[in-house]
Amino acid sequence: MTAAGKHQVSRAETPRRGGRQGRAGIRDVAAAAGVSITTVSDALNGKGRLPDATRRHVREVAERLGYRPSAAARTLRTGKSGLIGLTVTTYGDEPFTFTEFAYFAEMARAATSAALARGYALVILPATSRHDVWSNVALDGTVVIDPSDQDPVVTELVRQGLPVVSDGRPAGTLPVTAWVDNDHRAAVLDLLDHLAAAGARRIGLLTGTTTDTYTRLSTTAYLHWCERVGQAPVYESYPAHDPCAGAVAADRLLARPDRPDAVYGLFDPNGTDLLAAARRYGLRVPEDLLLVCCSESTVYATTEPPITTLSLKPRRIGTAVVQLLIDAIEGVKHDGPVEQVIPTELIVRTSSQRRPPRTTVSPPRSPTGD
Amino acid sequence: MTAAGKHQVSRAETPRRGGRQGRAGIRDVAAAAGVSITTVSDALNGKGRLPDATRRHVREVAERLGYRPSAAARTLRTGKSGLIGLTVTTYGDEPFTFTEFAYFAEMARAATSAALARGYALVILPATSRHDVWSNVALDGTVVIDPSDQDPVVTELVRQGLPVVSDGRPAGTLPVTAWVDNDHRAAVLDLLDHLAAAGARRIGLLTGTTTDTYTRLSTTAYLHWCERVGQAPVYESYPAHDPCAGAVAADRLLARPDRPDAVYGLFDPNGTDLLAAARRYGLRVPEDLLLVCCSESTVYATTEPPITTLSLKPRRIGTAVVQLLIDAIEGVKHDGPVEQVIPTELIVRTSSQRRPPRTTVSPPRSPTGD
DNA sequence: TTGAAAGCGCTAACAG
DNA sequence: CTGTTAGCGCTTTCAA
Repeated sequence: MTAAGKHQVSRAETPRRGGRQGRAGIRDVAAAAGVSITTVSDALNGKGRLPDATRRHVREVAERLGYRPSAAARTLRTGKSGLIGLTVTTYGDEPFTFTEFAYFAEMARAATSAALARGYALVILPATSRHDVWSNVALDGTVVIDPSDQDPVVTELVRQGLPVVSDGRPAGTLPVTAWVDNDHRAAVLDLLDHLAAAGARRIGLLTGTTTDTYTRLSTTAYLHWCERVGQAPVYESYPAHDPCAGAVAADRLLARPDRPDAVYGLFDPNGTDLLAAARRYGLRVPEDLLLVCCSESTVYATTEPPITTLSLKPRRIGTAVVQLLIDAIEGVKHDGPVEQVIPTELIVRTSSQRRPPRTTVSPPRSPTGD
Repeated sequence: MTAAGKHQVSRAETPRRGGRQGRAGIRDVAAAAGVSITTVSDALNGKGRLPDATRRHVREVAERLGYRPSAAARTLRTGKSGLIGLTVTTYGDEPFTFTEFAYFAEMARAATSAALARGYALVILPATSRHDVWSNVALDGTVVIDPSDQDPVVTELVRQGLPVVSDGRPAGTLPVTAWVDNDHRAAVLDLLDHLAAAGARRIGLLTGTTTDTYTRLSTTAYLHWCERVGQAPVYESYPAHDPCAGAVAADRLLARPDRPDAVYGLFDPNGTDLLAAARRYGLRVPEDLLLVCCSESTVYATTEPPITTLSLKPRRIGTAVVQLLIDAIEGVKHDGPVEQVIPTELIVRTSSQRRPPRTTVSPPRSPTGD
């Protein structure tokens, strides 16, 4: 073969062997640019020590041919897919409880942003491991929201050697790579103190029947607090995945003979549920009943009255979880522990203040001043 | 080589060449089971005409070794990844507006379920095509929510020969494979008729400044309706991605000298925004002001008063979009058109009825009866 | 009925 | 500085 004809072989209009018509491959680019496929790869990936001219030329040709590298081939070769799994523990029949609470949506959004910013994409996966889908997608790692104790998905993933970071302190000895969580205990204690300071004498709790960490820690904190201040616990539980059940439970709580004069609701919809229940019983908020619920929803800023909420800062959690996971994937070593505690925020509004901050009546005004 | 030693070569404890320790490959299974890799592949994928005994044996060995087929290799070989992209047109800086409205979350959830049920997973992707991530993931097709006219992402995907199904009728000549949408025009006309029947004399509109199809069609329908009944249009627009702006616009609308006696808000938070604004102006709902907004949020069932909402049925849309897309991916032919119109639902509550359905005061009761 | 061999399209050693 | 070569792990003809 003559030197001149070095890569002329497949140049010209040779239309590729099997030639899936349409998409150009790396060899087409190489041929069209008159270089080897290595040079194309290097030029496009910013590797090697090519002269700028070559690099530019190759990029131009690739662009002109509409060349798109095959993600599958790259993944197979490099062992990295750039894909991160996202799983949410399911409560009902649905594969996940995305919408039930604004929390998940917010968290997922932040996680997606953070992943995208570092060149990764999120794949939404079901919480059940038997699903074929899990083995059909090449994952670099996984984010697990609220893993249950002995979670089979986590166990399997770890066995495969994949990094797993959980949102929510893993129960038991679940071997996650890292986790991010709030200090639920502290948050609840603070909040109860806040209610007590606002004049509450008997604080009730609206909680869940599920055994996830969040529910468990929050409820335990409540019981401890009651014990500490010598109040008899007053609470109602319901299956948190069922939105109707929340309203019923709220009603039950306010129907009790030992009716609380303040209530904390663990779940997002509890605010409106409790408000509606209070209305049915002719209870004024905050005069007769103080209200706080854990929620990320902005509607509570404009309810009548606005309701104090505890924010778990899902955005910060989503971001942190993804950073930790990608660090693990890319082998970044962490000095500190692989646990990260995100502070919560109590957003105090009218519903938990016996005396509203301002007693002066403001005229109709633009509400931007919040 | 003796017949007996046929595949003994790599059996024994030969630990694989490069041997990424831990994960077993198809050859390991073949060696351990004393068969060829072809047989393993066939046995595991239910192909070929193997005797049941062989099949069972191979599966057993694979299970014992904890064998997981490489998704990347399979994708490279078959050209199918089982991955579907999901993109949401962005309004602000965030990669997408997931949370802003319950609509997106609901739709995404339904889409995820539907995809999972057919063996596919959803990958969340940014709306901007320049993002590297797009070319880093092997997609079988993409769902695009609310594509803008001439959407570059869609154009590029179609050029690559990938099926694209959009939620929202594509504007202009966007060459999507199929689309699903509501009949926004009919929905708005119906809803305005409903308000007029409830006694509204001057209906106002809270709309957006964006030019997406939903906003445009709804606003146009409103203007047409006004023309038809001879009412002067009364509306305020604001950038829908900014939650604060909504409250301000609601306030502006009710502050007008030609104040409407009924309002339809195009976006999810408008209900609470308008309710708060009405309160500031001392307007009673529904006595002085009838209210309807387009929302999927359940909070409107328990606001004071409950607010009538227009549901776009995001679940049905999400499901339909995914079915259509997977059909296209798998080459299922459709007799009918590739357009699908999902009916909307007007959920009538107190806020749009001059006379509440029941004037009898119910005693405190379980709210399940809804 | 089962196995050998040929790649899918790419990247990473290693030559030249 | 650039090209040749050897696979990544699997599925799929095709031959035995």
